[in-house]
Amino acid sequence: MPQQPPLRAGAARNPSMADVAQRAGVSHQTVSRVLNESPLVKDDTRERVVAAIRELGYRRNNAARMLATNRSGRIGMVSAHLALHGPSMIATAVQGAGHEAGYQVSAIGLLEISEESLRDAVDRLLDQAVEAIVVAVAHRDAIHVVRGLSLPIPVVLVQGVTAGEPMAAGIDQHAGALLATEHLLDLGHRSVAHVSGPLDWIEATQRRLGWRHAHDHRDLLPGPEIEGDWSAASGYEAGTRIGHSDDVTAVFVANDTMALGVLKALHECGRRVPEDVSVVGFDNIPEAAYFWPAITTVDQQFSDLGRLAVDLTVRALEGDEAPAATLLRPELVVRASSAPPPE
Amino acid sequence: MPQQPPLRAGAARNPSMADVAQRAGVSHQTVSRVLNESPLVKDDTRERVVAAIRELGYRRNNAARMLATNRSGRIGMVSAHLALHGPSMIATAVQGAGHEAGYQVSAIGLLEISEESLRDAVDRLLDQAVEAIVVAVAHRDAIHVVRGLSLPIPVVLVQGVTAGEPMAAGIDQHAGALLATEHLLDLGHRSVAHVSGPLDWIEATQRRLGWRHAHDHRDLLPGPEIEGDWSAASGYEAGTRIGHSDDVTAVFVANDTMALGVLKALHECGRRVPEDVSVVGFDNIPEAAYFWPAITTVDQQFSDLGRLAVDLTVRALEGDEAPAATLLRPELVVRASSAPPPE
DNA sequence: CCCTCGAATGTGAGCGCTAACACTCGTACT
DNA sequence: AGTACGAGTGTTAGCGCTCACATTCGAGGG
Repeated sequence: MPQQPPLRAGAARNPSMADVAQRAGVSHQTVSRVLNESPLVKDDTRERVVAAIRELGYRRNNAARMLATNRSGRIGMVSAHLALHGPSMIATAVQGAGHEAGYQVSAIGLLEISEESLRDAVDRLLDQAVEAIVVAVAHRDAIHVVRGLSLPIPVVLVQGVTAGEPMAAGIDQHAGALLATEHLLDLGHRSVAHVSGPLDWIEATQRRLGWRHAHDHRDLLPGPEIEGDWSAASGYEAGTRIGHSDDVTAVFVANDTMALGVLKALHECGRRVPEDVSVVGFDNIPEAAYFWPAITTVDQQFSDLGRLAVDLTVRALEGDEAPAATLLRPELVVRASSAPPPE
Repeated sequence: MPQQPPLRAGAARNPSMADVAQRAGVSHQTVSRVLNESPLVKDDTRERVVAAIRELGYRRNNAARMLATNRSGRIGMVSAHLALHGPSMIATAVQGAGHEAGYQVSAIGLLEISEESLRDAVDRLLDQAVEAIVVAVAHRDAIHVVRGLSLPIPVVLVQGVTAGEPMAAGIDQHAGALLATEHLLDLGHRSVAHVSGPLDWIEATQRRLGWRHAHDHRDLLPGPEIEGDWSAASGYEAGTRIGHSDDVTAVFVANDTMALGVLKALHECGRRVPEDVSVVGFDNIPEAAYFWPAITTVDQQFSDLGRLAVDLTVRALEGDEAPAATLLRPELVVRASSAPPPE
């Protein structure tokens, strides 16, 4: 009695290229050619193969393909603070752009920024054989760690980026802050206060710098400065302090969420916005127009950024020499929360 | 002259198990055993292998492993509307819980809900050889499509779930709405208006039902009902209409973002919150406490949900027969926007 | 009619891993 | 002393694909 071939216990195996080949009466290589859209296949052969594929419900085994080609078609992304508007928008945008470019995107969201967690995330991505890594973490330390990692694959930065930096794409935070502050100065304010983000975030320092420079350009002295942590709570606290100092007529808040807190605090201090105090935010979150009052803010094109980042990544994978950072320009959106100073 | 072995042009190959084995003076299988933590390896052998791994910077080739084991260690997730608080929180939570459980998570965010886009997403996930799929799309149609797909792998639902449903986990929306509405009725309101989410979202209908039932339980007639689309803009519009009808003293809004719009509209109509009108939201977004006034809302434990969903998925992968839906209970968070009716 | 050449297809090896089984010991039992 | 056994290790055969090369086939030129 002939011995049964050793079958893997349980489930019936998925059809393989060989199965398709047999059914179509061709070799497995021809099936491979069809799948890879080689022009060297006669039309009627191709049709028979395609039919066989459909009939068997064949699906190419990507693991085998990866093994043979030594490519994964996958890029990794590490992000953090996904509860915040910007980071989450960027993550979504990169993911989408990656798919559009034909890559699978593996995302890892850091719960905590530390050298260890970052290394761990990168490690997990390397385990997945990603061909490149997009780092969307704006924290100062994170960027240093990443820069010092010297990975065997391209690494692209998309947050906390400065002009000219290699392998990086970003939105020009400095320009955005300049826009916001100049808008207030143009309205006639002699000085603008600032509620910044946490200053270990590169973007927070860049926005802060833009705010200062706007004053410098006009030989004006910047108003008081309070460091927040992006949260509405910190904005509220900052707003309370601002509400108590009568000489502040304008505030540039580094994001809309903090601005929400600032608005609330100003209301509670009995200061009207924009009659007594003008407030400008940053991010243009979808709710910004429904703050009380609707808030003037700075809009960033995140989806463009995602596309840009993926573009850069793909170029790097194709051997292009480290292209320098491209910075997108944000835009000011004027709403009801900014007006000329009282009197 | 002996012929050179055919080397792949370009980059030096990554070290393989064979390289490690050679360096450690063992067979590749022993290396495999060490990597898989087999107890059948003597301690000093293991140490030599570990040392060799470190020295060579060896990293196991997952493609080869997948090919040999016919397992991917990857689960897929399809989500949608990631700009909204709930969906984005759930996506993050599932991702995190998946990692904790030792799985890689491939997420696809739908840009548009349609049978085609859903099929496409599932297709892409199957191409990645995911072992199971978590569907986090609360849209009615999406759920129908998914249910009708009959995939060869487990599918777990985490939104738009009803009690008792197999392979599903969720948060009890009906109970949350009941909580919110009863809170208002307890305060003495005779009837509560409702700004619902779009009614093709299961969760919107569930919240609406909870609101109705709360009235039914007390033989009261529910107040007027307006359908929104989760956005602050739609909330604003609804709020404007509510602000014009003097008999409404309480509103249950189906999410906090719309509630923000409602608040703004009520302010503009000159109706004070909570003195004239009480407002209760849903979601407890981080900004909720900084609305003007801070809003009473319903809190959902998304991270628990993520863990629950992954747990379910893993159980299904281990052959457990389709366990029924578990619903988590949301909690009411009382803040300043709800108070007894005027008089 | 043979030869050439390019288009179309087939063949075989090998990617790096795991599973199954074969083997070699030393130890414990008869 | 011989046998049995299990711990520790090695050997071999795939997993399903792509690559490089071999082969076949038909059309066109001498």
